Amino acid sequence: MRIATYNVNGVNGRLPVLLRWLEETAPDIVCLQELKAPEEKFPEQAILDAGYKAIWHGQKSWNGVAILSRGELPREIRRILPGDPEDAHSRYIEAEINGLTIGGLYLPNGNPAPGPKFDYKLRWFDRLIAHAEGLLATEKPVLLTGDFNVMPTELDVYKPESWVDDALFRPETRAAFAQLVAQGWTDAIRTLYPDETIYTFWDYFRNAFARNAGLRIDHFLLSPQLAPRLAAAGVDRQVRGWEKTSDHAPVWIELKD
DNA sequence: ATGCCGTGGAAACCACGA
Repeated sequence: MRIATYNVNGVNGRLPVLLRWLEETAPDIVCLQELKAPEEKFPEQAILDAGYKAIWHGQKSWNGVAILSRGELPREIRRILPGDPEDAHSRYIEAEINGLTIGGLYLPNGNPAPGPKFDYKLRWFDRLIAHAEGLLATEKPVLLTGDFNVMPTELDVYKPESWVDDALFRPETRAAFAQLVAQGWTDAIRTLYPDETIYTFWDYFRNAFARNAGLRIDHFLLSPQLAPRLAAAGVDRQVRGWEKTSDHAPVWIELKD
């Protein structure tokens, strides 16, 4: 079974690219981020025609997350991250599909740092860590995936020294990710490829993709009950080279049945 | 060192992204 995550940077503007990628790679489950569409503007019919049933949490202009499934309709568990009733951003959606619990997330960017946006990022991270602890306590197979907006280590940044003050790479951000993983999660890509340079995002400008000036910020975290089923993982880099593409590439894992 | 590009929404520019 293949599960993918893809920050589309606008689900409607990206629809031709999204549909082509779904057709060519046929993942079983897909988590999308940055829909940039209100609830009623999600292209449900096009997704259905492509063979996927979907749940989504939209928002006007920004954010927005979805879970697509080729089989059964994802059974929605929650559509907000617990811990802050004031938080109106659509950045989290959680569902169960065939006995697997999947949390699809779009962690705040946090720039400029320091500042209120960085404070929001760290608070959101704290809420995620608290919720993730509860997910582990279920002792079920659980997957947390999406755009974490964190480069976990220097290996995940093309030029680490120029990112040390950035919200995606500051010590507080990396420490939060490390704290999350230390609960018992397996970082799928890094576990299968401990020493390789693997990126999931390249800026639109400065010729970043051609220079391979990238970042690894889209991640898969597997609970202990799920980790033994990890068979393969990768990045669909070619999609980043298509016309009218997102600045992120799709990332995927293969699970043994 | 830098939003230089791209998206969406409102308005013919701005917010936001990483």
